[in-house]
Amino acid sequence: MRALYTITDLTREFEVTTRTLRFYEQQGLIDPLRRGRTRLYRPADRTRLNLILRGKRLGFSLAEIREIVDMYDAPPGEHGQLTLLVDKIARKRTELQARRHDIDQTLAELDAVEAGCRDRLAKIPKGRQ
Amino acid sequence: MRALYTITDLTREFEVTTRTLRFYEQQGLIDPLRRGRTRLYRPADRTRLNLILRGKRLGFSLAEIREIVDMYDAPPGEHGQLTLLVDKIARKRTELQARRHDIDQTLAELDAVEAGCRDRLAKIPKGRQ
DNA sequence: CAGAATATTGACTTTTACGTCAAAGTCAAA
DNA sequence: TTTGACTTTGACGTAAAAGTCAATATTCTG
Repeated sequence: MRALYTITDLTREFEVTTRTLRFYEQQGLIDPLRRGRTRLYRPADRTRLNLILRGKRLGFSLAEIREIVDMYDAPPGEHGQLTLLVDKIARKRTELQARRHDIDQTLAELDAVEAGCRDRLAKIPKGRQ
Repeated sequence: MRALYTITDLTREFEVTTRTLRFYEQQGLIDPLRRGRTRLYRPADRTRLNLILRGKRLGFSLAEIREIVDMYDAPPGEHGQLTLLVDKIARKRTELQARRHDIDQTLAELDAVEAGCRDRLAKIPKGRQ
């Protein structure tokens, strides 16, 4: 695990463009170091990027992703804030479970479609195109 | 299960706007009957809409959703086409499994964050705000 | 230290997935 | 039959999430 990454290091590793990284920064999702004006990403920045891209794959908007990654930051010290965070987590969990259910349903349906295909394939005489 | 639905029936049931339904139709995702110019949706159209919205929840683009819902249509009769469809299904399955993995990871992390919160909460003296 | 490669900021453009009118047709009830 | 609710098409607008391009720095490398 290296100490610091340049912007192109990350674009190569995660297959995103520099524009994307700068856009995420502008949106307050990442905040790399600077050496002069040049961005330098720490392992923690890299981890955050990983979270962001995972959120994207799950179809969350950047605003929703911000909600999620903010939860990973140092938890607050105050009782009320902690309770709010726990509630937020509960809601996100429910949402994610619903999406997993969507996935499972889709997978089951694809299984059924595939079974149908295989049935038909089996009925096509061998040697026929 | 009713025979036919009007456009507003579906907007109410699925909480989408008429604009959305007409847009999906324009994109070739649904193709309701017409009585005169008025759209009439069959149960099959309703099912398709269900699939579309599930795809949206999973973060697929309409183009990707078209790919998926097209698989549910009557499977082709020709051997080559059937094989292609089976391959397509395999790819989608892999993709969906990857997303489920993303979800599971996120859920695990949320669990960890919540555990941290509960730890901290337990350490705050009772009666304190 | 010159030249190539890489970075930065800023402005403008694009794509997707609709939202928002506007104008006109349709149908059902009072 | 007119009023009002609903529908249709069409045109234009918009927000999110970048892509693209230009004009400058900066930085590495031989």
